[in-house]
Parts: sequence; C-alpha cells; structure tokens
Amino acid sequence: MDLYLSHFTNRLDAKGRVSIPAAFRTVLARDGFEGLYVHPSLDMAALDCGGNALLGEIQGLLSVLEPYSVEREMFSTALLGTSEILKVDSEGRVVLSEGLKVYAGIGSEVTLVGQGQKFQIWEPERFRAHLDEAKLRVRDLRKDLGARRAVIPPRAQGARE
Amino acid sequence: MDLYLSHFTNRLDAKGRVSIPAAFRTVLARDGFEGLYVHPSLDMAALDCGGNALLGEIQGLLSVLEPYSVEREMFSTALLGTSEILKVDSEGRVVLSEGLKVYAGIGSEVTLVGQGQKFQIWEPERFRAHLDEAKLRVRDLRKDLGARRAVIPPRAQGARE
DNA sequence: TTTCAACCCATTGACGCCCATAAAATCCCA
DNA sequence: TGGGATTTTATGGGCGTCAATGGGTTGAAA
Repeated sequence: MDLYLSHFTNRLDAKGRVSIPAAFRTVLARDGFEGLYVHPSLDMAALDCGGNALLGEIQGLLSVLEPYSVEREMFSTALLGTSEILKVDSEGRVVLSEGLKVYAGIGSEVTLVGQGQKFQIWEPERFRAHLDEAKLRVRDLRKDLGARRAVIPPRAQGARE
Repeated sequence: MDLYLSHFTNRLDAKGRVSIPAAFRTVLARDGFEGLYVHPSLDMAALDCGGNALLGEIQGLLSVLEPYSVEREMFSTALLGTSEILKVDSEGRVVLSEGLKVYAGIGSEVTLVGQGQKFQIWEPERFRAHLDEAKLRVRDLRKDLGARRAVIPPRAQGARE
C-alpha cells in the first residue's frame, strides 16, 4: 500500500519524540525519502507531512512561477521557509520543532491522520472538532447528492448495487 | 537534500559573527562554493545568500537581457555590484558587512530562511511580518485557484474529500 | 601602536544513536 | 482452533557527539 490511511494517536515522550505509526513508516520507506518532510498546513492548525511525493507537489507548484517574481518569493517563503526535514530515529520517531508545535497547538499528544499522498499531525482535541465538522459537511453533501440523484436518474442508486 | 529548507534564528556575537545553520552548510558544501555569496534582495529588506546555484540563477536572469542595454546595466549593478562573498570560518560563521546589516535592518539577531536554491537573512521581527503577509497572499492565490476549479465543475470540491 | 581579520580552543545544551521494556499483534503448531 | 511463543510497536532512558556560541591569540594592514 503506498497511501497514508487511517489515523493514530500517539504520545510525546519526555524528549518530545513521537512515533510515526508503523503503517505510515512503510509508506515513507517505499517513497524513498530520507527523513520526514513537514510544513504547517496553509489553512488549518495542522502539519502536513510526507516524503518525495509531498515535496514534489510543492516543487511542482513553485517551478511554474517566474524566478525572482514576487509571487515566487511569497510561495517559497510560505512553503519552503516554514517547512522542515525531521530526522527519523532508528525506532521511527521524530522530534517536532517548537515552532511546529506552537502552530498546531500540540501538547503531550498528537493525532496522525492519513490523507493519501501525505498525512497530517493534529492536536487530538482539535482533530476531533475538525472531524465532526467534516462529518457534518459530508452529511449535508450526501443529502444534496441524494436529492439530485433522485431527481435526475430516478433509479440510479438501485442499479449500482 | 540539496535545497535550503526551514528557518532558524541565530544571534550575532560580540564580534558580529553569525552561525550559518548546519543544514544550510551541508547544502553549501555540496554546491561546491567556497564562501558565501550575498547580495541585498531586490525588493525586500533581506539578504539573498547562496553558492553556485544562486549565482547561476542570477546569470541566467542577466543572460536574458540585451547586452549593453540600460536594463541589463541596472540589473547587473543591483545584483552583482552590490554583492559580496563572505568568508566562512572553521565553525561555519560569517561576518556581515556594515552595509548589509543596515540594508536589512539587522541588530543582534537574524533569521535565516530557506528558499530552495538560496536562503535569505532577515531581521527576525521583519521576517515575522513578511511571513504573515506571504501566507495571506498565498492563501488568496490558492482560493482563486480553488474558486476557478469550483466554477467549472460545480461539485468537484465534494468529490475530493 | 591600534585595529581588524583569520585561526584556534572552550563550554554547554541539544540532538543522534544505541539499548531496554511492556504491551499488542502475529505466527505457529499441537 | 486455541493458546503459547515470537515478533513488532510504542515508549523510556543513557550517553557520546555536534552545533551554536563565547572568547583568546596571532599576524598583517593602517
């Protein structure tokens, strides 16, 4: 499996170390990236983490922009300047920098959430809230889709199963 | 890794020396440049630093411009004429010239910010402000892109999650 | 002399690397 | 198929090394 899936809640030890879940480590290993690439998520109080897949996504975004353009400077400051490459120790743990912890409001525990190409690190309480919100949205959306489906092709739902 | 990433805040000692972060030093070493190439950033109160990679970028920029054109003169004056090559001591420190410090408003501390091919040196307070600004700009730009995407296939956002 | 830069050494706190343990998951075989 | 044995995982802690910082000394230029 080369996707980050599921979520896990782990504790930080006295030295501030967190274990990356074994399932995520195998994905990282397959990705072939040495260490863990981390940057603050642009619009959430979470940290985006990954390997070459994530870094490539970001570099692709930057490569489109004109060198020396203000836009590019902005992007590279916001994306590269705030990101870090954390070392992963022999037990599969990383130490989050103070800045990253502050950004995500992290205390003594974190929730690591698979997102496919990347995974996120959250403060557990905040993640619960975020998840509830997401569920609500999905429910509304489902309702919408259901209504639409019922109107447009009346028997579509049955045909699927 | 051959990119300057992450950011660090270091102090100047009584002799005006600043440590280049170890992570940046390894990139510089790999780049094969002796010393540190520095020039005032064109449109920000910051210093652009790097090695051969940065020099190459600048020369690439200049090569596009008509030889002997006024524009080219301006650029080469601004980029090459104001640049310095600082010596790096055995502990990985450099001394910023008075002019450079004045340009960037540097006092007793600096923030060194990875930008991929180069890194920047900022007065910490100014950098914080600049980063906030950069984040806003990037978020807006992202929103624009998202909006565009959302307009064309109206339900795309839902399909994502 | 005075100044400043190049070089060398010292300190301290953080980090990398290694080994230990308990609990959970997995395996394996009767 | 059930339950003991083995492996893996998350977590804890010790210790040596390195990075960031401070300071002293020499030598050449002013």
